[in-house]
This record gives sequence, structure tokens and C-alpha cells, in this order.
Amino acid sequence: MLPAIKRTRIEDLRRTELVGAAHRVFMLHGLDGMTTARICQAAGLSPGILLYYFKGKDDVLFEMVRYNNRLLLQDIVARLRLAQTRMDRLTAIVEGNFPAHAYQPTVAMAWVSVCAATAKNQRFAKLQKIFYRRLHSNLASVFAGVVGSARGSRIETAAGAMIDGLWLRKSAGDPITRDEAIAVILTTITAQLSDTERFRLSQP
Amino acid sequence: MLPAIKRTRIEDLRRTELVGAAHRVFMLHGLDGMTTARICQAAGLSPGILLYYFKGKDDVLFEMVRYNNRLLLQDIVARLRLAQTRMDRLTAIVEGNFPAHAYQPTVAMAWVSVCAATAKNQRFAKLQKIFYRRLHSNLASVFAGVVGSARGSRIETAAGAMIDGLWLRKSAGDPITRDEAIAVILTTITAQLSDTERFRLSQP
DNA sequence: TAAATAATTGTATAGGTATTCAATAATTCT
DNA sequence: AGAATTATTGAATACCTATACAATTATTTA
Repeated sequence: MLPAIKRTRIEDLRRTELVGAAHRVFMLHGLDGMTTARICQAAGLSPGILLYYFKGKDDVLFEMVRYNNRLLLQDIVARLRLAQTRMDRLTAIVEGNFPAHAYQPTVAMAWVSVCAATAKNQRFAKLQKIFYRRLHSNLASVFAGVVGSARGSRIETAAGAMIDGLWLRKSAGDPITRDEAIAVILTTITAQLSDTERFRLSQP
Repeated sequence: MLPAIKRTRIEDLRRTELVGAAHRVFMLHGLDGMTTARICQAAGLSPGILLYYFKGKDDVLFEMVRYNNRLLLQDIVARLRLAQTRMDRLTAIVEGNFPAHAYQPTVAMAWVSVCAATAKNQRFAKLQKIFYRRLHSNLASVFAGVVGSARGSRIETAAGAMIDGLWLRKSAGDPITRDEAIAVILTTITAQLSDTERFRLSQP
């Protein structure tokens, strides 16, 4: 953990407001449409304020992505708490990566544009890696003891790739629904397990 | 097919040169680094010429993507011609989606940035859809008669998603190699087939 | 309450890029 | 060859957006 930074109440408030506004603007207009002016407007503040609370636009974007990741992960953790069997946990993880009303072209496009930005910025790449590692370790805990580590690792890679791929395709207008996407991933994964392995997956 | 447009020899030549130059610049600098000035410079022409032969920058980008898709598909077709069994054909398709020296962060980043641009432009989305449909139908011809159409369709979706997902992850710095990526996809697909189905896949 | 500090505003600046265009060079046509 | 058309140039333009900043307002402190 980084050392916490002392901030006034207003500073924290404004930063939160601006990050939230950035998130809304971003979801609506994508990364390119997310201008400093629009963010401030969405927060009901004047255009100059953004640079008073943030080092630059990238700084806001960074916090925005972190905010988004936090939301996603919190949701997954909540789902995992309710899971009884390993299969439930697997389902929870996959479903958590397709938030209910988010799996639609607009949102997917926005997300892809962040992936594009991620490429250029080291800090972003790090953030993305952390997210991926979390997904991978969540999946690993499902398959530990069910299949060997080599196969487990392959399955985890395949699952992660399918999640990303299905989002990418949604951004290109793929008509596939959220339920279908989830089904494709779960079926593809479970179909390659033996009866014994599937039994183990049905256990807590 | 659209009606062919009559063009002078020079016009065709320059357009080809510029599209080629755009492709090179793009692969090297990504979408953002692909400025009109750089494209013209790479083509050994002066900055103003681009707008003489193309309607705008988007027009060049569009042709560039089409050019790239054509290269990819040509390669896949060539590989398919050499294939003996269905399995060979499957391998050809998957390998064709990971060109030998292209599966590296730089190229993957460039590609992701095009996907992001694709989102905003209808023409691009159409191009992307055509490409996906081609991939899908190539895969369909492999699985026709091997598995039922419902399962076949699911498998095709999974394969396509994995291809895209693994590219996306490469753009975020995933250390996975080309061979590993191909292996993950092929294994994931074949592992969910029964012995009978696998036998059929080994036939011409 | 008065001074000091913090927050906010809106305009100005700077940098970068697509696009335009008038002028020039090359090529084609008669 | 001379005229007409086509191709090319490079500088000027127009546009957009992040960032800087001086001026103003609100809040806190002594």
C-alpha cells in the first residue's frame, strides 16, 4: 500500500465528484469524447478546476479506471461470498465480468478505448496487469485440486481470453447477449473436464 | 461488389503507395502516431498530397485496414490449401490469425487502437464484421459434420473470442508466446470433443 | 471582525494536427 | 512544340484540446 495522502474534506469530495463525472462522461462518449471541459461540466464545475485537483487529464483517467476496477472486483467478491460449490464460484467470476446492464456496444467501445490508451502508459499497464492477476488467481482457486496446475493454468488463460474477446466483439457490434456470452465460456470450460473433474467442481 | 472506379495509372499507384506507407507507419507508431505528415513522408511525398488522393485521413485508414485484412486472409487461404485433414485446416486458421512475427506488444497495441476507432465509424464496423464472418465460416467448414450445428457454433464463437482475447492481452504486455497462444486455443477446442468427434476431425 | 488561506472561475496560451489552397512542376494531348 | 490537363508542393489556415494563470469568491483562522 502507498502511504495515504492527507487531504481536506473538500479536496476528497471534489476528487471523488470529478472521478465520478469522468466515469459517466467516459461511459457515454468514450475516451476521445472525455475532454476536460466535459468532465468539469458533468461535475457542475468550471473548466479550470480539474487541474487544481489533478496533475493532468491522465491522472483523472487513471483514477477513473481504478474506480471502475474497484466496482467490478467488489461485485465479484460479493458474488463469491454467496457461492457454495466450486462451480458456483466459477459462475460468479464469469458473471462478475459481465455486469448486468454493461454488456452493450457503447460500454464495450469505451472499455476498448481504455485498453488502447493502456498501451502507451506504463501506469495503466500496471493497473491492467493487477486486474488480470486478480482474475487469474480467482480462477486458480476454483481449479486448485480439480485439475493439475498445467491444465489449470491453460484453462485460466482460455477463460480470461474468452472474457476479453467477447467484450471486444461486443464493441464491434456482435449481437451476442450477456447470457449467451456467459454460457459460451462456462460450457467451453466445463466441456473439457472429465466426469471425475466435473464432480470435484460440484463440491464446495 | 461495388462498381470499380476508373483511375489513372498514377492515381492507383499513389494510392497503393500511400496505403502501404500508412500501414508501415501504423505498425510502427500505432494509430495516434499515424499522422498525415508521417504517412506522406514514409511514402516519400509531400504532406499535402494525401488529401489529393484521399477524401480524408479516415479514408486512408479505412483502406489500410482493408489492406491488412486482405494480407491476413490471403495467408490463411494459402495455409488452407496445404491442409490435408480437418485438424490441419483448424490449425491453419488459428495459426493464420497469429502471423509469425506479428504477435508482439507493439503490433497488438496498434491493432487494439484500430478496434477502438472502429467503434465510432460505421464503415469500419462493417469491415470488421466481414472479417469476423469470414473467420466464422472458415471454422464452420471445419466442424460441419463433426459436431452438431449448435455446438459447432458455440465452438466457433469460443475460438474467435480466444483469438481476439489473446491479442488484446498481448497488447497489455502478456508474456505469452505465439506458440503458447495457438496451443491454448487448439487444446481448449479439441479437449471438449469426444473420441468419435476427434477421429472425424483427423479425417480429410 | 479582519487577515489569511483555500476554492473556484473563465479566459488566455500553447501545441499539435487535419485540411485547404495558390503556386509550381510534370505529363499528356493535339 | 504549345496548350491543356494532371500531379505535386509547402506554407497558411482552422480547429481542437490540455494546460496555465490572474482574478474572484468562499471559508477558515486568529
